[in-house]
Amino acid sequence: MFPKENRLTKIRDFNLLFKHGVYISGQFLDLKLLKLAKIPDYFPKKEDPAAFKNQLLIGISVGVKISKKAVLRNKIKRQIREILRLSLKKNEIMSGYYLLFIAKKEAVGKEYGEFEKEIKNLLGKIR
RNA sequence: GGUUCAAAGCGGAUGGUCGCUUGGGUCGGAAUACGACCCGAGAGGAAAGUCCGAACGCCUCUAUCGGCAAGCAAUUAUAGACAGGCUAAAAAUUAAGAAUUUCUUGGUUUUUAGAGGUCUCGUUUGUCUGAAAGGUAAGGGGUAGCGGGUAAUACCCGCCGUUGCAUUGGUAACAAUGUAAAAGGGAAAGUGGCACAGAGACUAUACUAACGAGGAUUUUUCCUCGCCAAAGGUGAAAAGUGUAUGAAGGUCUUAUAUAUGGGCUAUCAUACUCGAUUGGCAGCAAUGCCAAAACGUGCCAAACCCUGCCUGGCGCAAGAGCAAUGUUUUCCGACUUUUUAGUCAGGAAUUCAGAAAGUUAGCUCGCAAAGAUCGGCGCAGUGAUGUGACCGACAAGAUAAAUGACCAUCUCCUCGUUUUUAAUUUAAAAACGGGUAGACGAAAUUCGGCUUAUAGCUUUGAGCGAAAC
RNA sequence: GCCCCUAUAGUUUAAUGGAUAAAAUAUCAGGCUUCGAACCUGAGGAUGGGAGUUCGAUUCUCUCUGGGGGCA
Repeated sequence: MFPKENRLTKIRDFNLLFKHGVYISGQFLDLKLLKLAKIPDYFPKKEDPAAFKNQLLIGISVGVKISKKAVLRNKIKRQIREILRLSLKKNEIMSGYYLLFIAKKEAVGKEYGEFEKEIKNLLGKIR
């Protein structure tokens, strides 16, 4: 589990991401991403623009359609979270982004190593 | 020893690195902000399904109950009871004055009497709390043998009856024993249904066939009347509990001069059987046993319904509080800009401020301690369960939602190879190597149940089975 | 999380507890046409799974599974 300040939780942020974000497709994971520096006009007025621009929020979405079983869905989420936590620790992800990882149906039963490769691949495509 | 079924129990352990949620402490800090460090806690037997029952919370009702107020009435009441106070009388005691074995005035106490008051019985209206003062009437919903346990109409235990299966007995109807199952009031209150087939499916009796008489006809056959309700086939179910024996009657029939014999049977009698009724006995009761006589009623209520009993509604996204943010619409105001325009006024758009309404999101509490709690032991009970000045255990609390990721070791399980033993297959043991906790499934206010899913292991019971030694 | 509704041919809808479960459309085959469409004729195809009540269940009851909806 990565720290609380890096979690994407607010509906406001999700709406921003879905309205203005970009979509990157992978083998069994999709990535929705939003570079905050590109949309300064839509920042909430209460927030400090400079601080807002430099945050890094990450969310994970595993829907019911992936699997009916809560156990499997939770396991996928935990694996992704652990990989992202280690990456954050090593400062491998640039700040100033909203990221949302969305699991596809093929993600059921994948190993830890495969998730690691897929996420590295997706993060590499950002630029 | 194997296998199947049922019931009960278990549902990996220890450690390392890096993290998350949460409680406490220390330090820094103005600080209950925040940060650092230390110590502790952190998914299940079903946490699941949401099928029942509760706790808890909010809402709603008033014809029942409670409080308060007002009115009316009071014919067990022209009554009874009563704390303190008031008035009068008497007695005792005390003080003052007059007088001297006494008198007057006042106080206190006790007793008696009286006036007045309160209560004892209702009723109407208003109002308030109130669902632990109430759940009655109607309506709606639920439930259903008896007894017990439980906070509980959930659920559990025991028993009774019913049904299925097996065995035994009996000519048979049926009975006894064992075992299993279940949502088990009422069909002897009413309504309704019982397809197809069949004469007929509940005030049935038509049809075919048989017999007798008459008529038509060469015969075959047909028609009418009588006799008769026995036989037939249909169907899940067939006419009234069924079985056996006997009597006399009816009908048909064989032989025969008749008597008589035989088949079927409405009816009657006797014995047994089933159900219901009444009486007696046993049992807490459901119910069982015995007896009697004037009893004989198809099935379906998981069809409508009737009877008894229970029941206000909604649910933690309940609900309480905080803050007034984002956004939409409308209204009003301001001024800058743009546009319309020759100019002014006016209109439209944009921006800012305010108000109202709607919508969406947020934070805190509810919500994490200990009680209808769980286990052991003793006692009571067939059991569910109850009980104890007995012993012990119990601090998860997230919210795009924590309890994790990656490893190491050990057992459990499993695959392969080799060796040894008994040896045809094969079985057991040991060693080595590989896979490695591998099934079902993760808290979301909290409990009690039910249902469903479940690799593997352990225990108990029942059945099957006769392979190997 | 809590509370509800629902399940019939590939799809959309019927069927009072009663015989072989009805219709439209879609699919397939044949006809018509030079070929296709339209049209005509015909065929196949279903009560979500499992129990129970009943002589008999799409229908009544229970349970599991799937689908859908509401609640701040």
